[in-house]
Amino acid sequence: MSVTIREVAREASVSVATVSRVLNGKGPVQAETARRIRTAAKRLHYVPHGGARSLITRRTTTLGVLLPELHGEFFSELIRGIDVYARQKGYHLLVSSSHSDRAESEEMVRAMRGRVDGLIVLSPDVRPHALKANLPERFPVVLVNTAGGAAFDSLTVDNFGGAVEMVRHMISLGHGRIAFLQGPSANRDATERLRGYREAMAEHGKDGTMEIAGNFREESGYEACRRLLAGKNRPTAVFAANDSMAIGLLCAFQEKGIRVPQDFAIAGFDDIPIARYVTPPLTSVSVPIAELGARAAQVLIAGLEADPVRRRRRETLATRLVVRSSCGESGSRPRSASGTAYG
Amino acid sequence: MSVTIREVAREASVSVATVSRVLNGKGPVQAETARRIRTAAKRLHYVPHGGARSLITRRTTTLGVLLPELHGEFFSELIRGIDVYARQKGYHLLVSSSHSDRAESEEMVRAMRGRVDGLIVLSPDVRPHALKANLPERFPVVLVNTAGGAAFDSLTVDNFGGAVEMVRHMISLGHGRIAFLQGPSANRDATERLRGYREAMAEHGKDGTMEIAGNFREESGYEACRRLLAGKNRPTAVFAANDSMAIGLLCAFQEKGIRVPQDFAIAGFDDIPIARYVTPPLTSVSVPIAELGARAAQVLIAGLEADPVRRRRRETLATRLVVRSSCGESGSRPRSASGTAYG
DNA sequence: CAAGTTCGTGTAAACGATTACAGAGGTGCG
DNA sequence: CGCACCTCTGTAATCGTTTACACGAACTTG
Repeated sequence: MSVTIREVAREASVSVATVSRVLNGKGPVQAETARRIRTAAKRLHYVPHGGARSLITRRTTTLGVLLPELHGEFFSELIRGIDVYARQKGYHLLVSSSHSDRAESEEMVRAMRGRVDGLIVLSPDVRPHALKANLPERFPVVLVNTAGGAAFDSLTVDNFGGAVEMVRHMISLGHGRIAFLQGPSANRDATERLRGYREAMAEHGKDGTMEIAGNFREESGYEACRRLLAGKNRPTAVFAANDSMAIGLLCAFQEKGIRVPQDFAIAGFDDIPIARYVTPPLTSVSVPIAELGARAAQVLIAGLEADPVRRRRRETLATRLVVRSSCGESGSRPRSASGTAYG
Repeated sequence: MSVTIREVAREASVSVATVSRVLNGKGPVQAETARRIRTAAKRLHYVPHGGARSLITRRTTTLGVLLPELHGEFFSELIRGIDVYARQKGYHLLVSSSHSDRAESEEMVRAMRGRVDGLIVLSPDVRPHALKANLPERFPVVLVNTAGGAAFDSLTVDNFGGAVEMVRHMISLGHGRIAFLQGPSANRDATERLRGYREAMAEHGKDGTMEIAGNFREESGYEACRRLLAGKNRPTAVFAANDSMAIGLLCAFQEKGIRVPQDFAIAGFDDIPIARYVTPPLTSVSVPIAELGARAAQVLIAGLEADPVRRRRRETLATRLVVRSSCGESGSRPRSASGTAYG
């Protein structure tokens, strides 16, 4: 069936050991012999059997990536960041996505181990405790945006800080009553952004916060419109936990003839590419997603190749406030500018 | 280090053969023995070594997915579709994305083989010829949205048909001079949509087509505005090869005070989630991306497990015209409706 | 009760690579 | 010349599974 190292050896009239040495660049081999082996391998389209190799080397050169049900930009950017770095270092990616419950996620952890050298885990469903139980001693894991305990390396985006900064920005523009449109309560990004909102509001003595349920989808932003306009002490601004919801809301406002930002200011979170192309351009918080992925891969691979008993790393990546015109103040700015970044 | 089948066998006081039989559900084993083995395996957190297993069974239960540089919705939806189906069938996914040139893609084909049982390939860079040369005889491959020749199974979205349908729709609304905003010329989806546009225009005797270069990004839609408004025989409508560009263009129009659809009609392609939440809601062509992925996985797995010399499959998945208000006619429709679908 | 069948289990041979070890041949040096 | 020491290559053990085959025990059947 598939061509093995033995056939290459026969073709080049040498032993399998020599073929292996040439192909892995180890040990001294005569130039002429090496050349003969290489052409034989090429002619036969030889590719080493990954399984056989990993059996003896005890390495798979593969990273596992465990993701929850994710949509759109975030998912693709993250994988892209991971993939680019991993490939550059010669690693493959075994991806498992769309997990919606704990049992499924924990099952995948088991299924993946024995096929990968390390794991990048995003699923908020996976309990660190269960991870430890299902993995061999000192199996390298990097937790991303996941509450992790001290057992593993972990990477986080500064959702809290970004939210604080955004609220401060809105307050500085004169908004007093700022509502918050929440993400899913099980999502850590969402809860951290909420925490930041509360913190910044409290810090300015605004304790009358208004929090509306949402689920990160456009439609829940659209539906939040009704509740925002109800009641007598109507807010003047709303901070959505992500851009998708902000855009859904923007749409609802536009239908009702409510002008943004004059009648109502809107801010989002994530700075998805489309944020600058809605009308008005959306003020948001930029999250370095691809960088997050690349960094995760980097930390994991470093952990793989280095001293296994080193200290656990815990990093937070900064977000960046991107001011456009949906919150007012900079509405006349030309579109071609990507917004002003501070922080 | 890692716990092997031998240790499980010792723990349960049986031979490795019996452990293997129990864990794979093959061969007759006494109920009591099986129970003892299962608890031993659980207690030791035993997981079989994938490499060793694939060495003897000659299967990896892993599918390779080769993707070009993709962004946003398309990427995540596709992977989701593939992953859900594959996992359900017990397969893992080895993903390699973000390939921008031919050499890189073809290198990955080589790197993947020997680690996967079959390949799903989207990269337009990979020449079927090179695929054949780099893969073993009768290696299962499914080409998705890729010009493939008869050598492999292939799946396509009916980009051509969708574009034809959209242009007909626009013409039926009374638009005469319809411009087309192109995607990248190397992208097959883009060229098929262009071909559909030309076909439908010709079929109505409109040979004065107007084609503007673009690259699928929002920004190129934004920039197309200038060229659309220049010249004296200005079009009354524009069909963008994807939604992102349509939205960029919409934004540019809004800034210039051009009303959509009254002054200028816009249509897109893809029906990304946000399309219904821009103002006005975007008329588009819905593409069943997740279904495309799932179907690709299905065809590949079928090919893996079935008679290896069966006929090559070639399928086209239908698109669906989604009428909203950016082309006029149905502007007063309530937002909650997702648009009218025909086709 | 002998012979065949079935059941439950163990023994050992694969699978395809890497690599420790050994050996052959050549070279340098005392 | 003899010994040590390179350089190059081959032999064979090894990794952790699966599975063909063998074997004993228990059971069926004529």
